[in-house]
Amino acid sequence: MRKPEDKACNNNNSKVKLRKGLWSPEEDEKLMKYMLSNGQGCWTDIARNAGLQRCGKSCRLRWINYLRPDLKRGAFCPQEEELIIHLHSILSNRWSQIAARLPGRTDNEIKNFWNSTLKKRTKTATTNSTSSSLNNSDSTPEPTRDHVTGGGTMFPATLHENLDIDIMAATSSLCRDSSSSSSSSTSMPHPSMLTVARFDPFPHHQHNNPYDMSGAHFPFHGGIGEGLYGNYGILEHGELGLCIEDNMNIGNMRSYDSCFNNTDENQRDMFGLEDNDIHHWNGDNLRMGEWDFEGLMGNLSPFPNSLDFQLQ
DNA sequence: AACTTTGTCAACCGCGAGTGT
DNA sequence: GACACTCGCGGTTGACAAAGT
Repeated sequence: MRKPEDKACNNNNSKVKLRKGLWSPEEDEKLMKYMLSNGQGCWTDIARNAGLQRCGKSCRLRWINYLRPDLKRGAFCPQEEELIIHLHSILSNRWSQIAARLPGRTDNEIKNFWNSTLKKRTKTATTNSTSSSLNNSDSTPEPTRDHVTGGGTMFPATLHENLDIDIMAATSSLCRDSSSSSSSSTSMPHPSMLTVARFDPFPHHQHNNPYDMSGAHFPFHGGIGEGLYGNYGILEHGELGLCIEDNMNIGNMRSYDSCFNNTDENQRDMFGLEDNDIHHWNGDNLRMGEWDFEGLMGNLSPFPNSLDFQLQ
């Protein structure tokens, strides 16, 4: 059973009993009208001024998850599914951050979709591929939270946790900043603005695994609101790299062993990178803590809008 | 047809962070 | 610093519908 009303929804300066539960069409209409004519503000005031016997929190939720005009309706398309899986492998349950990269979708929607559909699907895929290729433990954990062994390489368990930084958010910001000053959103951006923050939790096998993003296109193009299916290039297995803006030095980051390796010479040339910009090391000793975040943050400073980095 | 199980989704809940007084 | 308030997030719940028995 649910507990008594949330204190935030039980405004003590109001004696009116606040409604809970499903929203009626009339309530929706009131809120919609108010929001369209007055815009967003203090939700408590909105609830009151719109004549709703709801707490502000409830109004906010209703607006964000249901009434907002820019919401996309209907089922998730395969590209969205793939993107959710991909983003979840990096961001874990940071639904709001995942949602920010899926225009028109809400965190709640994505969370529900993950919990009801994708979770099982990916788990099944993991179970199948794991049982067929590995003599592993009987647990079939989610790839975001576990070490995956194979071919003698152990990949760090949880990229996002070890990084403690929202690379994807930074990516969006940087791309947004760049695109805002670029003349065309469809042209190939300068390669050095390319940002990659992905990893393949199954670096040496399981190619039909949904997490296997090998060969996937970089999902960055213009940041929030412009879709995320830009085609900036293709990486090979197990790559992890980060290149930020023209005037930023990739030397702030250290790359996973195959990133811009010799076979990627063309790619490196395209990015205008020098050998000493890139630090290689053996994947065996990979430690995310070796990323130089101070330097990165320092380099980010010219971009005031890039502060949706989340250091935690 | 009646009942049970399972899946989906809207909404609630509690918490932490931020802000103003 | 303490307090009140708001906002946003992620986990969880419960209502409902569909599928299964």
